[in-house]
Amino acid sequence: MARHARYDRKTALEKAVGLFWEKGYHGSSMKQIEQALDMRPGSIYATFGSKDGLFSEALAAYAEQGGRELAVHLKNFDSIVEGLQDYLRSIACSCGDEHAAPSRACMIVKTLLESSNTHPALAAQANSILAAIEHSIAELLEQARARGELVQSADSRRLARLLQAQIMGLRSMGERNLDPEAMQDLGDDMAAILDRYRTQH
Amino acid sequence: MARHARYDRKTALEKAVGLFWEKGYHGSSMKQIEQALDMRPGSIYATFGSKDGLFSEALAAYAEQGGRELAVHLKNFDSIVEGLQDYLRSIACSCGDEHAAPSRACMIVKTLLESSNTHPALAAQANSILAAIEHSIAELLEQARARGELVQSADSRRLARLLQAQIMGLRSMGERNLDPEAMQDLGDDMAAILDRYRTQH
DNA sequence: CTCCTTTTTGAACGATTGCTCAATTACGAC
DNA sequence: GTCGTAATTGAGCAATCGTTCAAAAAGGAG
Repeated sequence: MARHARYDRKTALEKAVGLFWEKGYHGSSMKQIEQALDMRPGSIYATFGSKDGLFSEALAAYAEQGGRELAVHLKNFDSIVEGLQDYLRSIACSCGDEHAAPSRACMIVKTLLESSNTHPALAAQANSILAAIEHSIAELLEQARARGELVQSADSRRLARLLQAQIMGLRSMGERNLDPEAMQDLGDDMAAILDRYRTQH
Repeated sequence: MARHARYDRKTALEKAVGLFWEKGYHGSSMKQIEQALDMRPGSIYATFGSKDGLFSEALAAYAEQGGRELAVHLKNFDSIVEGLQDYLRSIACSCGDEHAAPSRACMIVKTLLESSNTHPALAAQANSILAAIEHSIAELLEQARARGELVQSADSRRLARLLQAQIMGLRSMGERNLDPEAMQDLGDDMAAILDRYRTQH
């Protein structure tokens, strides 16, 4: 063995997530990345291979963290549906804080829209992440239906897509900097959409 | 008078809309713009001032065209609410065609997400366009409420934001390349959300 | 035709892009 | 201490970025 690695891969990735989430792929230059990670180009390329590679890992890390956040929210509720409704409301609420997160919008959606016609590899990755999220939401809803929270006629996969579209719309609206009150109303209205599919009104 | 202008400003703008809508601001280089407009840099700068200026005009042109499309849809329906519902379904349907438009997603939302933390001027323009759209939807809904299409308790401005978020989510989902059938279901489900606020049954 | 005006052209600018690699530095083994 | 290995550095690469401007081209007026 010889010299220690000065940089922790995980914390470097977190900083990369912060920058890329805020400014996007094309909006983040290597010079800004060097500054954000406090690493020189050689170290960055030795560790992550390329800007593309770094972004790809950052996107994956972001998605994993997002999944954990949803899971935490659900643990606080006996009812799955109520957990999902609270999740929507909490997104709406967090969009009130100005600079709480690097961006109010979802990094995955930002990446999808930015790269869909310019960077096929990134678009494919964003797409597969969104498909995975859709699938896990569908599983949650199917579980909720089995528990009797949802009406039997509810199509869990179809409802999952509706729910995912709500999240996309909600978080994109967050970038508009509306009144916190308006955002909260929006979160409530989206949560209310789920009531349509519940057994007890 | 002397030499004629070889380029028509309006058709040049249409071509610019096509490129920028597809690839975004950072994703469209001046070289690509020159090719798309069939203009040399000098002419472009003489006509539009800068890449920023061209993008700004293209975004405004896109928004205007989008407004006209909504107006056309509404003309086909006696009921405002049914017109809006059909508008949602038609968006979902047009996301089925692969290369009908430069992009399935909305150029205004793409611009907002891309520029919110990198290009304040563009973000402000996208924001004001979205505010204007929200306002005109709210006026439509208020009109619908006055006509008795919507329940008296409906808050038209709040409902307008819910509707706008639906459109954002729907068109962003379009970039995912789902089955046309899934997109159509999504459009139907979003249209059904409006039923909650209608008077009859 | 000859002027005069206006538009178009494209070579070329300085700045920035993502990226490389030889030199330097820092640590563990001995 | 000396040596060997691995990580870090940063000057600098070729390419591309958005942009400029003097020169060329194209029409109308006389």
